Amino acid sequence: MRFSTRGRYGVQIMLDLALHNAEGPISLKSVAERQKLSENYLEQLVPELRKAGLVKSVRGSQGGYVLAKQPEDINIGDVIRVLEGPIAPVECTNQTGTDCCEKTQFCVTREVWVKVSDSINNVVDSISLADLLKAAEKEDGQMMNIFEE
Amino acid sequence: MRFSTRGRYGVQIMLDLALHNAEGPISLKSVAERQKLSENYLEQLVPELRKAGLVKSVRGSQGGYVLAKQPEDINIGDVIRVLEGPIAPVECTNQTGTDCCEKTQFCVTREVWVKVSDSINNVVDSISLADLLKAAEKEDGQMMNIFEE
DNA sequence: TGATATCCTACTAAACCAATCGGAATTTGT
DNA sequence: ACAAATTCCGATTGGTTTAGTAGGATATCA
Repeated sequence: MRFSTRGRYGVQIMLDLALHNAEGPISLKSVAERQKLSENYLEQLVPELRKAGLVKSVRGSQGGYVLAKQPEDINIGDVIRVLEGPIAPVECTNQTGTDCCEKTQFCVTREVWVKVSDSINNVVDSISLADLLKAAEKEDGQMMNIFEE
Repeated sequence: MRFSTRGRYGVQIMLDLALHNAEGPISLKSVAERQKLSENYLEQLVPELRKAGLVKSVRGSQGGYVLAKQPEDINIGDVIRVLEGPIAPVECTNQTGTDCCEKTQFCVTREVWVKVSDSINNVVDSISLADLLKAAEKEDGQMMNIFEE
């Protein structure tokens, strides 16, 4: 049971943008360098975040991307769903009622996948970009301590 | 974010075995027919459930599979993990501490995946085969009512 | 002995993933 | 006006995974 790299990279990108939010448009090149990801590949991902209204783009030289909302108003769930598609552990999870299958037993097991899917959504929707920012700052502090010892 | 068919079929198989638990060994052929799945494909999955101690096999004519434990002692999480591998939404989720990545930001995002993974495991480990049995009986009852109306 | 099973391994077509590539359009700075 | 930087867009590709097929060896029952 895996997310693809898309969701993971997406969260990394958004956090990177959040960390440099004050510096104006951030180029994908710099994100790719810091995060050690392929710029070309990110180029494929970020437009989807833009179309979803999570980032804004500035074209041309000195252009780049900025968050479209405040970090506390962006949750990780949106980022993941944009890039990974709906969180449906099996195909019929988010279909309605009986139109997904004829087998009684399957529809019983369907309850399992619905619960799993609800639980994942709850977790990722309860984490905002601001939460990650806080964690990142804290972690930096700990790093410092380690290095200073 | 998807499970493969392996986990889904696995739960279907186990529930099917549970529903026919009193009838002695159940052949994969009959499971495949009832669940409308490929017998050959199931033949690939069920031995893994056997090696994991979830079912027992009886070889030869009139042979088949039976649950290795009582339905209330088998949880869905075990079934899924056997067939799908560990529930780790991204690669480093279940690695320890710092040996997975050098990037601070990535390790911050790692917390997200750990929480997701914990949450999924909690859900699937809280559902036993006996729970699904109960749900299946109830659903059958409802079906009956619908048909009798 | 024959039918019915599990068991085991190899193979395959299709889909998906992660990444690469090439080039068009847009904007900034000189 | 021009060059550099950058987003934008679509096509292509190599590799892996998925879902299923196929064939035969082994075991058991009637």
